[in-house]
Amino acid sequence: MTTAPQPTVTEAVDDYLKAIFELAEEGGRASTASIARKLEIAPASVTGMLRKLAEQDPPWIAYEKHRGAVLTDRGRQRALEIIRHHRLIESYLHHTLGYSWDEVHDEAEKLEHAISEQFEERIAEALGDPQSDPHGHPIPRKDGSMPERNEIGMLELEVGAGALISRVSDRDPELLRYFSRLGVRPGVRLELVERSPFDGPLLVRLDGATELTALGNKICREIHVSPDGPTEEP
Amino acid sequence: MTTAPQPTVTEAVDDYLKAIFELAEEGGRASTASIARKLEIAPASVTGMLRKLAEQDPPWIAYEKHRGAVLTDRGRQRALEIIRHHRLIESYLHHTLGYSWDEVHDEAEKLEHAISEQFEERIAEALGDPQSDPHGHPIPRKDGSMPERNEIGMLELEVGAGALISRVSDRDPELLRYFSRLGVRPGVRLELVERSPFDGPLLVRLDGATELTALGNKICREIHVSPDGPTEEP
DNA sequence: GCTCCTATTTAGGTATGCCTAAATGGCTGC
DNA sequence: GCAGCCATTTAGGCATACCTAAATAGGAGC
Ligand SMILES: [Mn+2]
Ligand SMILES: [Mn+2]
Ligand SMILES: [Mn+2]
Ligand SMILES: [Mn+2]
Repeated sequence: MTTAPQPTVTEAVDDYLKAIFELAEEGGRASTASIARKLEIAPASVTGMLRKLAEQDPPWIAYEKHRGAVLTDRGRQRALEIIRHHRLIESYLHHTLGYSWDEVHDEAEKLEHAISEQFEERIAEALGDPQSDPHGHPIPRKDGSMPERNEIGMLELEVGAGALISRVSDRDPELLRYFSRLGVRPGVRLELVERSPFDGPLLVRLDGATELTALGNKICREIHVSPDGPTEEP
Repeated sequence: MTTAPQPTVTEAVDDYLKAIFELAEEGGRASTASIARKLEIAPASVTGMLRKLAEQDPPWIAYEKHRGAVLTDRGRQRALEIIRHHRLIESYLHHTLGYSWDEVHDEAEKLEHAISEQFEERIAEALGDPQSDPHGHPIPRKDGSMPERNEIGMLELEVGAGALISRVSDRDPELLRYFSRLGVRPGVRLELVERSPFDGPLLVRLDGATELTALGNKICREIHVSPDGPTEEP
């Protein structure tokens, strides 16, 4: 079984598809402005590229003027492929080459475009087919499916509820080092003890510590948790 | 100590510098045509690029019309940096990720441009600072020096002489698989038993085998050996 | 010293992917 | 229902790195 005849996709195309996928995940269509912000390029440049992506023979996206972009099946497949690369590479750098979790993102951002399918296979195998990367982001499977999880934003957690930290944002290395100091990382248990008024900090007990930890409202937006499932009925 | 302010070098520039370095190693200046052949691009394109490389602020090469190119110190430094990347990556793929030696070159050709200095350091460390890659090519050190060796082309070996295979060409995977079948690889001892006339094959004894191995004249050009040093005087 | 031949360069063009500035159009508020 | 604002698109450019075809120049051979 040979691979599809994909006539070489550029790095730029891959970055657009990935950006559009991630924006869609965060809700709805990907607007020109949101893509421009994420890729740090001018909106006018995005318009031009969206037209091209939509006009490719099997199109990567559906695009209507003034209405933003949505990935086609092909576009989604490709985006997942690149995201799989990215997250496997992050995991490999962290677990095998001793990178700290705030160092992996930038390296992966470049390598995701450069590795072959063979490299992808080998590192996945070396890691034992991990389900998530060092920040807790789910790694798409080869078949394009995503490990599903029951996840909410930290801010949506109810006072008194317990949860497992499932993932944190990986964009800001500074923030990641702060999370490290606090002991905030995927897999850690927490209990929301108190929510300060006026969008103030959340007070949480991490991993059964005696001390409480205060998490500012803003950084809580960068944390997702899996709330404890309902205890099974008797 | 911060790294030099190198204002981003493109992949194409790196590939030209590497090609010029390798051509110079094989003897003399790098001509427009030889660079074009090596990079598989049109000679006219090479001319244009050579002009640019020579006109950069600190120039990468010295270039005179109709006389080919020579690397400046800066150009050589950069070429060695990329070659170090390439050969460390080949070694890592082979020793750590289970690639066979005919699979490493193409992967390394892309990755050499994508990895950071940190990645370079980590894999060098993981491998224990190797001196040569899976094909026996010497790996430039961080300081730009090259492990020196006493090496000649296989065809220059004298009948009756013994030698250690030091390196083989890594460009043709097919040839590498053939070498594997024959048992030709760096580190293997051989003795030149007979040289057939009219540029015929060389008959060698590999690693003290009873059978002789015939190596065609053409493929011998792709093998380098370290002849046995003179036995020390009494 | 001149003639060719060939390597090399010049001229002109293409694709990609970005930019700024100017035009436009969708929508919100009144 | 329209005024205006702001997101988006259009227009026009630029840099990089390739191409083909045509012009040229270096040097080998006579
Ligand atoms: Mn990227
Ligand atoms: Mn991540
Ligand atoms: Mn390369
Ligand atoms: Mn090699």
